[in-house]
Amino acid sequence: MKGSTGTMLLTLLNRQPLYGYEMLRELERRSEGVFSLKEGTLYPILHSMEAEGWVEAYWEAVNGRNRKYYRITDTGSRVLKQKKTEWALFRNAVDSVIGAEFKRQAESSQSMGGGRFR
Amino acid sequence: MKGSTGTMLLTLLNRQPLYGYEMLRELERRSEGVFSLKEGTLYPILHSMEAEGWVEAYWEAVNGRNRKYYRITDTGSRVLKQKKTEWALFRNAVDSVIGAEFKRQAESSQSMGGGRFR
DNA sequence: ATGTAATACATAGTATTGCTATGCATAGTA
DNA sequence: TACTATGCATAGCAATACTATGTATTACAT
Repeated sequence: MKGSTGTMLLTLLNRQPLYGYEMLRELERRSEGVFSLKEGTLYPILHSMEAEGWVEAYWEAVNGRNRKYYRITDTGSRVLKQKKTEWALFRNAVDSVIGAEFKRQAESSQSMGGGRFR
Repeated sequence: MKGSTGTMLLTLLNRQPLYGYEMLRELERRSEGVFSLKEGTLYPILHSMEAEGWVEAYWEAVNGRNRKYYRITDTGSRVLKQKKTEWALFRNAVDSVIGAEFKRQAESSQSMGGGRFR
């Protein structure tokens, strides 16, 4: 794990509000088991993102359990966009250096950054 | 920068022995300016890689300057291979989670050493 | 009913990683 | 002569994530 955890969590929250425990399972599912965060990793991150104003928390009782949901803020959305751009830059730079055996091909989906990496 | 520095440095050394200062410039060149390590970042990494037995150092005087060259060891080569696999796994997992706008496509070239990547 | 697993949030302590700042020393150049 | 580039090195700090632990409730199996 190397620092893109925040980006991934913001991405999840960008779709819909989630509570902590749910994020753990969702992240593990989407990464096909590669990322299995522990609570001790997740919660401090959520707290600091809340302190930064990237997410907002609210409590909700569901099925007799208290859950602390997090929703992304406008600031958080802007940060996410920036972080995605940074990730793409970082990833492509690493691949350039180590000579990745996979090539990237531009796709027609939404534009994140400059998007003419190869 | 988050932890793949060692992988990138080992990759450079896997092609040929280099001295520290040279690695800084080579890394910057290959990453097109994205990675511009400082000496304070590089040398501790080299020392620890040497302590791990992944690289060997030897002094050589060139053009009236003393340079400390590093060459990769057999152990280092094995570690590099493993680290490259881990990087690919990590990178693809992050992309899966954040929904990268680039798709990966299998390439026919070899992974180590040869395959030039632009 | 009782024990265990799963759910759910939280903090303390530690390890790793990388950066900034600084130091020393030599060679080339303006 | 002064400044820049080259070349190696360490100390101190900041960020990040992991391990370990604590608390509490709910679900389920024995």
